[in-house]
Amino acid sequence: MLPHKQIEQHLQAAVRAALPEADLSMVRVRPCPEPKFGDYQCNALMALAKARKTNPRQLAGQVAAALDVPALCEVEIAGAGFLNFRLKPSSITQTLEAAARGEHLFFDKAGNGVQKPRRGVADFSSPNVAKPMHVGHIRSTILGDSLARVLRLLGHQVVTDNHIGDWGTQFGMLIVGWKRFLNRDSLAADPISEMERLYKLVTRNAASDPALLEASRQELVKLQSGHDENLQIWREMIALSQRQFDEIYARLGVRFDSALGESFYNARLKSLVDELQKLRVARESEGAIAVFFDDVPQLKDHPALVRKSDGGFNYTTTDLATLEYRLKTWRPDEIIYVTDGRQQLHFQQVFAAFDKWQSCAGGEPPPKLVHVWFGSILGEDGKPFKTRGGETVKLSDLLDEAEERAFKIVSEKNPALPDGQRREIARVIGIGAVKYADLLPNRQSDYIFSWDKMLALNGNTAPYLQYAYARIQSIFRKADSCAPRAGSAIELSTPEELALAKHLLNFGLTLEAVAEEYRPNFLCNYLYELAGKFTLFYENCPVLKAANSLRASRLELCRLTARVLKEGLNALGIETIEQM
RNA sequence: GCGCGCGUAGCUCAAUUGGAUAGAGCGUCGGCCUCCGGAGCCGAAGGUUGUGGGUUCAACCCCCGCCGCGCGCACCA
Repeated sequence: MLPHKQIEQHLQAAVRAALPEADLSMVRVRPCPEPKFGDYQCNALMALAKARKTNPRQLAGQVAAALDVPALCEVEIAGAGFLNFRLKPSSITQTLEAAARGEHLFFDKAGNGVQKPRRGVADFSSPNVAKPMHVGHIRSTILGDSLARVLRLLGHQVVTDNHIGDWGTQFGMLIVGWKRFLNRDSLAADPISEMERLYKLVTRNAASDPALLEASRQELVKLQSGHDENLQIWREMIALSQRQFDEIYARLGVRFDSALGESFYNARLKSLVDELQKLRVARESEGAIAVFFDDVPQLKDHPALVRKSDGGFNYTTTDLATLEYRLKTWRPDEIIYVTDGRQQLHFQQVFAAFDKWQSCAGGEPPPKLVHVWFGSILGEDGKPFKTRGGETVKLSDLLDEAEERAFKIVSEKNPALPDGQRREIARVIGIGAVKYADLLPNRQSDYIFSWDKMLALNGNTAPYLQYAYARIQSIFRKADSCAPRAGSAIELSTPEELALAKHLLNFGLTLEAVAEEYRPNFLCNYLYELAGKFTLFYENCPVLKAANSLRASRLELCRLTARVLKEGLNALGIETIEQM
């Protein structure tokens, strides 16, 4: 078990001894903001003392006296009642040596120890059939993928489920366009652009041509009632779109365990609404069927429609059916939805409606439902990110440009490398830069998209982290001939080595924070600090020139840093390269 | 109008959710390669955290009032 967890356990035992009825969940050990205070701290005692109107420093003293951690760390009471812990060098080196032996990488996997693995479903990306994937999809895709990776790394089970937009009124327009205006050559060359052209063409013309609008509606009705030809066209559009999705996901390294379209749930919608009505969860209102939430203050004036007055169903209905399916199929403890912040009200309604439904139907307790929402990507002018022509930016173009820009930089910095290798480096750096730029800001804020910033090779960027990794690999290429065996004793002889070592210990703490708050930016910042501390070590502590045991120890520190960098970047969905 | 969110250095963003002296990068200014990759490092300047009050040992964070911006509010997803 990692030192901070051991401290936390002992601390909780000590608090229980002093205050038997205290809520121990708030008694947590966190890294110190200032190294001078120590390595870890606990500030819960001040809150506990306050609630009991006792003296915080006295309580701290009482707890400290009951605390049994002499082998691990030194304990100090400070300020208003902080408990500070300074790790003993031996507990640091022992932890590093265990990691070097491959016993752990500074985190605990659920299932191995006390924590039970969680079972989760992650809903993200959600592209639409017959439309190009654009920047609007990138944050959902990258955030969702990263969260799934972090949860899995921690030993949890995650089903990634892509809820594809393959059903809806747009197909009336698309089928009319397909039947009347399709250009087969264009379709063969670039199916998405051709379908997009058809859709735009019909939408534009239908505005002034009622007959065309009516034709679209009829094609839609025919599709929905199972008309053969329309079904066939629809399936072809899906297949063509799926090819595009697959290509983009392959470039991004994103994998889905399940990808069911909205159409999959279509057959269930009618009976679902009937059931809701029968259970009196939903009722008729202004010709539509709606779920009202008189008991939920925020939703008092916001009923969720589950059937439109024209008899059609909508997003909410499909989401409820989807929820039901996921519950039955995977029995998850939690389901996360990674979407735009503008859908907050929608998900509040879906979750509340589902709650009502389940409690009336008397099923098992529902899983934890989380809307992991994020802000918008803006252009340099602070307005929604668009191309110069005012179009939405296509994801494939964006990735192309990232790789192209990276290629220019790589060629500039390292012209001697063969072309193929420079391409591969540019791919890893370009894609990594886009992802990292997306994951670094607090997900709830809007952020401004900037090529120069994300591909910058200094600052808090993916290339900076990849560079730190590549430098370490370079050391190993040089050390190879006389490499020591893995598992050498660790000596922390300088402040830089000590700081690096201590930071390595906090990898797991960070991963857990990401999983708890659904915020990969914690991991970005952790890795950036790690790279910074490594660079400081690198500047001040010669590795290959150090003598014998010190050399072996420093090589081991390098190896551990590289492993954490690689594993951490991988959890963000970002690749590393040996040379750049 | 109601609701959600945001406002932090010239710019772009952090701040482990109420903790100790609010941190990075860019930009500006000044330094560092005979040395494991200079795609790097060190230093300096730069802040009344939009604003006015409140809560307490402690507030960027919580509460109330303003100002400004974004988004959402019944049949689009």
